[in-house]
Amino acid sequence: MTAEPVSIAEGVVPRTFAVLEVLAQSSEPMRLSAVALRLGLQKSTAHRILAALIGLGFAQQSPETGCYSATLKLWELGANVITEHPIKRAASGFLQELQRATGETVSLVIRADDDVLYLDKMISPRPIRFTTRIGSRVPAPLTAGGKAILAHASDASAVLERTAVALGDRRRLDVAALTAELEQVRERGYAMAGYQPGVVGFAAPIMTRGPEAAAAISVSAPAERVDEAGRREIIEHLLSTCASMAERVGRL
Amino acid sequence: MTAEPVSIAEGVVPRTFAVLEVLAQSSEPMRLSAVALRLGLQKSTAHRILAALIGLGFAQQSPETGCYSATLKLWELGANVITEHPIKRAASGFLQELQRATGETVSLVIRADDDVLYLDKMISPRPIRFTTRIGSRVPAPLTAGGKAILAHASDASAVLERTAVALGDRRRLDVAALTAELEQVRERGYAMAGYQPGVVGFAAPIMTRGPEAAAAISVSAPAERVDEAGRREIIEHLLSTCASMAERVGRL
DNA sequence: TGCCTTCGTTCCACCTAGCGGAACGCCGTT
DNA sequence: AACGGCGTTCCGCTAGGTGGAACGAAGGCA
Repeated sequence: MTAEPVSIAEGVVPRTFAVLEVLAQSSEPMRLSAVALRLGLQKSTAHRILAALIGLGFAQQSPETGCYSATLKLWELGANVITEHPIKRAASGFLQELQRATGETVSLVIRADDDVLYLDKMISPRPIRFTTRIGSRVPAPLTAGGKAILAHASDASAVLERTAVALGDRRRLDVAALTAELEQVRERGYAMAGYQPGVVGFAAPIMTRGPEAAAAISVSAPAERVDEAGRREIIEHLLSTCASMAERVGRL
Repeated sequence: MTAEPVSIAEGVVPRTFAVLEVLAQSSEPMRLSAVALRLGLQKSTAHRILAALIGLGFAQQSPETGCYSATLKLWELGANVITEHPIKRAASGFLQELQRATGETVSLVIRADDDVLYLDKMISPRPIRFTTRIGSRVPAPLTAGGKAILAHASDASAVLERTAVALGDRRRLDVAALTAELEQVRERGYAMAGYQPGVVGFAAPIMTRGPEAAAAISVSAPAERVDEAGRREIIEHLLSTCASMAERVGRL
């Protein structure tokens, strides 16, 4: 959790958003000096910004500890923009239906730069291995959903290259193998997750009119819970769901 | 959708957040002049602020129409603060279980000032009448969840008074009747929704240690779908769920 | 076709308001 | 008692926000 001071553009506005971001991402209330240190700000500057955020209702200060934290107002604001999102709106019914049909965890992702962004998720009532948080990002080539989208993206190879250098040595990305895999994905219509041990996952793109994929839906489950028949069943449900939803989105 | 200019505090920061709020709440991309008019800003000021928001990644401008809209970055930020929320975290499993048990729409609300704030919701796969958006606010006395919380709030009467004047003549609030109702709610342990025609709803508070209610869970359904036996079943599930969750939250 | 409105954008001089260093009062620990 | 770190406040300097004006482009109406 210790992080080096991050260089932030000057001016109140960028700094204010940086402070808000730090508060929002912190799992626990932060001290003033921690905020200042984290962003390389003067204590007085951080104090002024925090006071402004409190005045606007985006932050609060604990009376006893004096620590600062983000309020739910930021979430309220953000909830507005997601509810207006056409894909998210259209998907929720399909996701719920797919979750019921398969009994496993289903996710809706869209592409955001070189990442996939988890727009929605309905978790399985049965025990699960991993859970990615809604609103979080993961490099696209690392997920089934990302591969489903990249398989229909014109700049897929550039994404693979950039991601490879971004991940560096921590996790070597086999660009050649992934390029071949994307070709497979494009042919058979779905992608498979492979990098999380003990977890199987399948994803298919939402193909609206146009060659690009607007989003992807994925289904994931613990490996030992799905046999060969289960895999086929999941894939069948997944593909029909994505086809229905693509038709639905295309009609907007 | 037409609204009068809203008075906004001076200074970049409040104005920037006001612009962001306007963009986020707008269902469609906005013109520069619409933003400026809405907030009573000079066009140049609005333009400068919008440019800053674009630079920070919180807004985008459509290349063809020139219209401005909020990006998902705001939602990503907000998603961080909600996932850290202890009640929301603890509730999701219980909500899902309750939704399966009853088959109806379940919601999680907390109190925010004189409103209730919808933290989470799992909608019924069966047809439903109304749907309140996650992240939206409703005056507490108007909802079953709000009444469940107010029944255990020390300033309940003040909330009733303020809400009565806030709603004004549009919907007269019977403060005396509601006060009596809150007494009933406290005794029997759950509240009923009454103001939406054709919808029945039940809510119970999450009582952690301390006399106040931390949150409430509600179950709502179309009136014709639940008979007397169904009501009793829903209430039974609801109360046991809230009791389990209160114990869970209390152990944090 | 041509006038005219309205749009988004850019420019600029004024001066407000953000800036950071320093100092203050307040607890904890040593 | 002396100390270090905390949150907070003060203040002079000036960077940067401000709003009026002007500009070019894109429609709308006659």
